[in-house]
Amino acid sequence: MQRERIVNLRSEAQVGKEFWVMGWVRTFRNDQFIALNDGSCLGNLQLVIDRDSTPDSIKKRLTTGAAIRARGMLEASQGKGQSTELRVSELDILGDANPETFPIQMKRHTMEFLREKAHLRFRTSTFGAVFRVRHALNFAVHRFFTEQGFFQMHTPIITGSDAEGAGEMFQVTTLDLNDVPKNAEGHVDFAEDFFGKTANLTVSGQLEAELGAMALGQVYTFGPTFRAENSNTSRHLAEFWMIEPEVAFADLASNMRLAEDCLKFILRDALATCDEDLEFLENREIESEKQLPQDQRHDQPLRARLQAVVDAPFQHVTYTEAIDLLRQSKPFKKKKFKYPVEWGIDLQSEHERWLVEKHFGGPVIITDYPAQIKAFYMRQNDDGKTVAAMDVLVPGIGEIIGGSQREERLDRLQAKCAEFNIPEDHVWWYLDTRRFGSAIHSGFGMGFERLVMYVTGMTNIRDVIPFPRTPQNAEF
RNA sequence: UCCUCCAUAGCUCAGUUGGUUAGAGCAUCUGACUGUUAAUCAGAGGGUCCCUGGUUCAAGUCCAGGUGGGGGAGCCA
Repeated sequence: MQRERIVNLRSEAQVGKEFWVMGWVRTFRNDQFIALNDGSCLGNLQLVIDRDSTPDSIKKRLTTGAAIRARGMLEASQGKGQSTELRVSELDILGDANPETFPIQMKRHTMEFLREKAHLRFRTSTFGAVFRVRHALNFAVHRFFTEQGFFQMHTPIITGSDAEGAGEMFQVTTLDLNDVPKNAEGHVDFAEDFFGKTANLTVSGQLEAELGAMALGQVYTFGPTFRAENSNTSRHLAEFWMIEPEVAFADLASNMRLAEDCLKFILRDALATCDEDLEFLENREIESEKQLPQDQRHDQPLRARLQAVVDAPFQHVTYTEAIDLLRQSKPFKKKKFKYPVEWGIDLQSEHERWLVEKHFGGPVIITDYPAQIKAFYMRQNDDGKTVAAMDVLVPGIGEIIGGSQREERLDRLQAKCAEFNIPEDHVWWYLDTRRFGSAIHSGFGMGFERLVMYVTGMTNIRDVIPFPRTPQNAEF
């Protein structure tokens, strides 16, 4: 008989049939009840063993974390916590978990402790829920873009391009760092390196995605991205996953619609398919917020917040309007902002938070930023001062999406390269798209882990990726 | 990288103006009980008080440096 997953054994319809189940013991109570979890869902299956006929040698090994298999008849539960339970007729220990040394207990652990046990934290309800939701979100992303007629494009992980400009890069080399070849000037001779030139891990697939969009019409990337920034925050990783759609013949307005449709589709999908996990995460959030002062707690529970985002249109505001709003705000007048607010400066976290959490109270798209604080490839607006950029900000996370209409005019783009000190021979292939059949096009980047944080209510990005990579930490 | 807080039992934490044998809950072990829901009850074991140095008659407690971690900021997704 094949094993049945626990997710399929919780409905009364299966009662009266015999099943094999395999999983890991969460608790063993009363010499009789095993709470078994196999990862297929948040909930456990209660196994009922016969107290008298089960030998003590087996009972002693039914410790938290042990892997077991059991055969038995599914029955309607006599107890209150579950609808069904398995009356066990055969039981084997597959793998013991020494209770003296197994670190995961059937109690609340801190996230910090579990982070150091990242290889075992999957065994907890919280991380089981987070990673099931992560998968659902991942799948929803692919479904959204596929249904919209996009093609996924696998952009390179190792890149020879050094002009992406999105952040510090990790260098990739096969040179012996203890004995690097030197050229005549005494510099490292990268002609000797694997690719015959310097190479790095990608910081963005956008430039390559643009090349694809200018032929396939609409493409998206969904892959790992690497930034060697020395960022130590709850919102940054050195290795993270990013979704980057790129659409030909699309202006900024349709780019904004795409971003809004995309987010809403994904949230709607998660609400529909992950309710049990989201309910657990919602209660977890409520519990952990009990230690916070009232004004730092969410005023709505997790699922209601997500539903509200799905139901309401995103607010739009230009950068210039946002600056005006900020200058009229209470914290500005009372000089509560630490950083100045004036046209031309980049919005600081405190400003974004006021806009999104206090003023708009929901997702907001800020558009048309000053050219000098944005990337070289963004399309210059007619006012000559701003570019067709957009950032989608959400409460609690901040920027979850950043995008723009791309500069499609060769002369403007060349001028920008000069301004940003990007040698044209480094981006000749990128400029070629503007030389041959150039067309307006737009795209954006969405940080996948930030999306997972937003949906799960987790407050540290290290807890929504299995093995976080951060400065000074690459364990596991 | 900057600011700030923290480090005591397997886990979560308490530990008084520096003072004699460092505590609790949970977990673990032993026993009892037995339709339990993080079962309950009784008992037991368990400590390099992060590391190095300093002040002092005396340091878990004070000081300096280091390491690790949290929160915030910058950079960004």
